Amino acid sequence: MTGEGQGAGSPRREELLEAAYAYVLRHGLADLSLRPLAREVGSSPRVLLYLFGSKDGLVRALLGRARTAELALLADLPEGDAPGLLRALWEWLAAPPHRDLLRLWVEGYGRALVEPGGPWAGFAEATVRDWLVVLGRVLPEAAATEALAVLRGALLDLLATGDADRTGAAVAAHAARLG
Amino acid sequence: MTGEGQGAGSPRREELLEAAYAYVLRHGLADLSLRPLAREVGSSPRVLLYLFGSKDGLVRALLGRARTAELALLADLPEGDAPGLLRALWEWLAAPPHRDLLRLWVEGYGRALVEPGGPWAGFAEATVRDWLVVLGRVLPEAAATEALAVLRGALLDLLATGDADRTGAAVAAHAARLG
DNA sequence: CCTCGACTGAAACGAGTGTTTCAGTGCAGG
DNA sequence: CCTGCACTGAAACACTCGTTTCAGTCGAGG
Repeated sequence: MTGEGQGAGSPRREELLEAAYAYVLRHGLADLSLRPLAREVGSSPRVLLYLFGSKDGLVRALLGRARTAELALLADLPEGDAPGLLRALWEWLAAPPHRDLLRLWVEGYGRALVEPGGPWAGFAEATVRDWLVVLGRVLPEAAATEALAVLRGALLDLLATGDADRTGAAVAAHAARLG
Repeated sequence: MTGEGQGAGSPRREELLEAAYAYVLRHGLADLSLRPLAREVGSSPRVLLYLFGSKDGLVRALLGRARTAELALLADLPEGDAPGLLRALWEWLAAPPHRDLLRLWVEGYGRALVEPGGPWAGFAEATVRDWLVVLGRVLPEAAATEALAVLRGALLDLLATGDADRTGAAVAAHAARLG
């Protein structure tokens, strides 16, 4: 009863959520508006509100959708030692098809920090925790925090500059030092 | 003539910019609106538009103001070796009075990535470059990129979790390894 | 057949948006 | 005194926003 609308698990809802997710990957969440979104996914503001309860409900659902994409990555990771894990994670982060998702991720992270209330609440903490759990399986806490910082920081650098060589080298250097 | 309004360097403009900057530090840039801002800084939308040309002009000016705060830090840094520099930078980043500025920074960074056009344009690249220049003075490029990543990543972690001990330890470990 | 519930279209509501128009202040230099 | 200039207040303009109201359509179950 947190206000997520009527059709809790309806097929039409899933369908529209997927279409809206694709839309948001391209356009960002910041100035998301119901009318243009509805037009592009072949629906109407009326229906989106009916299925998701409110715009905030929609945003929460979209953020949840983004998080499942992230959790899916973390779930089927190759078993191995710490350097291998780090390299695998970076390979995924640096892959061009994931740019949209990662940009969206940074946007949500930033908004969640600035506006602790609202639909973003908890998003930043949640991803930090998710990643620390994974890294914590092969590294002690301090090293896991540092490795996460390297990955996140290099990602920010990569998204801003596009310099895959320089950022990739930095992550590789850190990974090598863990061997 | 990039559309930054009439009173290019007028005293009233500087005054209002400073007040607006303080407002934005508290409220974020995302849903900045002229009328509430004007009310709080003792002015009117009419005047803000007159002095800054447009809302985008205002936002550009505010982002510029934030960047000067950052450049001021980078300018008067203690001379020394790489570990000392890293520790000094982290000390500044982790200081509670700077939280607001850093949250604003993350917000601007995220928006700049998602919306390459608009007033944010170039903000993300600019800060990466500023910091890399400073770190590049005491470290080779790969190590500078890695050190920047550690600082940025640890900052994101700190802003989300508030765990100064864990994030501080991670930065300290990296700094020690540079000695 | 009839009803029920899921779903949808059209239109309106009230509030808020950036921006413009017009009409002024008040103070400087000539 | 007068002209120009920096600046400002009030009000309007032309939207867009999330949301609501009302009136349906449609297929499945009794």
